[in-house]
Amino acid sequence: MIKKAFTQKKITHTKIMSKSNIKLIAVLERTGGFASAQELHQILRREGDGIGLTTVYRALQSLVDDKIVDLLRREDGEAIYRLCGETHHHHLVCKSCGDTVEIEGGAIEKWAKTMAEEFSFRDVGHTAEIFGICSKC
Amino acid sequence: MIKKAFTQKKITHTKIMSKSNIKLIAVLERTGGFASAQELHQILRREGDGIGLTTVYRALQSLVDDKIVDLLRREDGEAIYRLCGETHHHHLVCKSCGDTVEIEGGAIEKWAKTMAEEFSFRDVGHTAEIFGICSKC
DNA sequence: ATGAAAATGAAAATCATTCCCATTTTGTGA
DNA sequence: TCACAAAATGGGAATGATTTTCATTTTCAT
Repeated sequence: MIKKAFTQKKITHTKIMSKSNIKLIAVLERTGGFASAQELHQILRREGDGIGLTTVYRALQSLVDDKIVDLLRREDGEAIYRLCGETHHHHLVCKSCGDTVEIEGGAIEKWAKTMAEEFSFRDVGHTAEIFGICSKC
Repeated sequence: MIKKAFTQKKITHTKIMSKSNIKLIAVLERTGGFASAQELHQILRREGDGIGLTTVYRALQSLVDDKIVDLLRREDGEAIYRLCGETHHHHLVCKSCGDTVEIEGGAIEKWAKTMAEEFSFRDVGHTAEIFGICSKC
C-alpha cells in the first residue's frame, strides 16, 4: 500500500502563502509544462536554492489542495505537477518532448455527467488526457 | 526517476501462455474489478499458490503488453490491473468500494481525434476515467 | 534422453514519497 | 522591541511498490 498524503489543514481565504509555496509557483511558471517533485527540486537546487526535498513535496501538496496546481501521473506512476488556469481543462501531452497544450473538454464534462447519471454515481470527477507526438517531434 | 519496465519480447500469434499468465487471468476473472499486483499476489497466496511476487509482476506486464489486461493507476499512483474486453472502453470507478463499470467512450474518441488534429499531434492515445461514489455506497 | 531457451522466485536494489523530529523562522500580543 | 507559540523547514530514516539479478527449475523440440 502506498502511503497516504500527509494530513494538511485547510487553507483559509486569508492565508498567506509560505515562501516555499511561492518559490514553487515561480518555478512552475518559468518551466511551463509538467514537472515531477524531484525535477522541481533539482531545478531549485541548481539555481542555488537550498530548499529541501521534503519542503518541495509539502509545498506541492498544499498547492494541489488549494487547486493552484494540477496533479497528474506519468505512465510510470510518478506524480507530475503543473500550474493551472482557473478553468477546468484537459491536456494534450507530447510523449516525446513533454510539451503540453491546455485544451477544452466540454464534451468530456458532458460525457462524465451523463455516464454518472446513468449508473447513479455521485460526487463525480474525471480525468482525461491525450498523449501523442507533437508536430515538432 | 522511476525505473523502466523490463524489455519484454513481442509475443507471437502462436505463443503459448505461461502457467502464471493463466493463473493471473483466472484470478482477474474471478475478482472482476481492478486489483494491484500486490493484491493479486496475496489472493493467490491465500489460495495456497506459492507463486512469487516477481512472477506476478512479470505476468501482468506481459498481459498488458498483449493487451489482455488494462493497466491504470489509483490516485496514489499504484498500478492496478483489470481484464478487459476486446473493445476500447473507459471506466466508471467507485472511489469508495472500488466497483467499476465499463462504459462507452465514443464521445471521447471523437474529442481526442479532433484535438489531436487541431494541434497536429500524431500517434495519439488517450486516457479518460470517471471517479465517483456508486449508489450502494 | 539432452541441451537450449523460457519460466520462476528469493533476495537485493531502486526510487519516489512520507514520516519523524530537532531547529529555525515568522507573527502576534504585551 | 521582547518573548512565546505556531508554522515552516530540512536532513535523514522509513515505507512500499516495482525492478533487477542470478541461480535453479521446467518446458520443449530434436
